[in-house]
Amino acid sequence: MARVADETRFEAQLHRILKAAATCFNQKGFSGTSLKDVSRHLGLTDAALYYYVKNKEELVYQCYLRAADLGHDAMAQGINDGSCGFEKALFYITYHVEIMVGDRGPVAIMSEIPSLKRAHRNEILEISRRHSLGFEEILASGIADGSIAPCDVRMTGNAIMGAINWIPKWFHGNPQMAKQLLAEFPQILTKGLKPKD
Amino acid sequence: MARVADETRFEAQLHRILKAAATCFNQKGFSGTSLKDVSRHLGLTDAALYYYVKNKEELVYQCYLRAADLGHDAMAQGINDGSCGFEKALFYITYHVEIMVGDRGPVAIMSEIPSLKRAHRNEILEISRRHSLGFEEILASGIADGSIAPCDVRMTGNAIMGAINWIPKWFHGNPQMAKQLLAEFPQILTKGLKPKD
DNA sequence: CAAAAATTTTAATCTACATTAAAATAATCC
DNA sequence: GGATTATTTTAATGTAGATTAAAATTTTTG
Repeated sequence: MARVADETRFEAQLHRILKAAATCFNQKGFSGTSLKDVSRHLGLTDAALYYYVKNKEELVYQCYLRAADLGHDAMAQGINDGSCGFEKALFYITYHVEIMVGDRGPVAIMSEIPSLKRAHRNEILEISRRHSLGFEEILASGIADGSIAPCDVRMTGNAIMGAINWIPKWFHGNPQMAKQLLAEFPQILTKGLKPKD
Repeated sequence: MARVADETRFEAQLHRILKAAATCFNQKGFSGTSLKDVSRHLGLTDAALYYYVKNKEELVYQCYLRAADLGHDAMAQGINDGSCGFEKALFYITYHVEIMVGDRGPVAIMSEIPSLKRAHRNEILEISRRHSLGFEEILASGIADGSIAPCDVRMTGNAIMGAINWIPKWFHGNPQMAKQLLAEFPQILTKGLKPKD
């Protein structure tokens, strides 16, 4: 048997599938992408996908799970690397943008959460909620340490996350634009956070 | 014949349908909402919708057209009411948020542009592009008149528009939240625009 | 109130995918 | 290299939901 090697192979292929699916969903819209579209991206047949996911719903679920994971990684890194609240926020945003425009991406926009089955939907919503809360905590810590001006962390968090999550709507892979995005977006999003000392 | 009266009636009903559709799309996702879902919202039968739109694609198209119109109104108002670039931006954002959380809304998130037929897609994309450009011009005018600190208007515009367009993702009609949103969001989004005089 | 026009429903049809089972191919292991 | 397991394809099937035509109802008008 080829247990270990096969598992690696399997996981690698699943990973490629999820990236292809995210690309399709973001480019062609959810309703506009069939399983055939996704599989064609990889030189596969639509039926082959069923070896990796139970059905289309689970494909979406896994895409979202992957998106959430990447976001979580970015946040963990940001918290780790920043030395004050402001920096943590700045780093997190930078890493998150990096993921969205770099080759770890693309990240699927979560447009179809409502059509996930209950258990999956609840799980994704719970993860999203925790992610938002995590960012709000970063903001709160910045307010506490004086690196961020007092603000409504809920609203501010929603604003910044919205700007990030919207990126796939207008960024379509142009490398020039990717550079610019990375260089400027984090500054733009955090400029309003600074205390007016 | 009942020309004028009938046209009014027809248009009023179409309008209700578009609002119902936008509500469903935002709440249940696009693929999750059938024409029956939309019609049920109004106490109608799915087939009745075909008296108002040619097919589902056109329903989406009209929803997006309506969203674009509302956004355009907000921008025109903002430009008209503000006396400097910064104020124009602030007013526009305020009016746009007002639309999204008030009873003129909801506004459909444009998640399914790619699955529109070519002519409709191009039209919506063109309108969106003009809208973005319009906002960038507001920012540029603010930079010119000194009310806005120099910045990359393209990136900054994308950031702010993203934050606005994302609102339906987390705002689900709570009136308390609507008040808060209206009161705080415009300030949050424009805080980073101010020159540090 | 009766005729005409506008709106909605009932009852089918139609079709694009999603999904599945079985067969075929490719990879791995002893 | 032959056996075993993993992966993919071929070829059907199933189904939800969009769409349509004709009939029924409601609204308007003179």
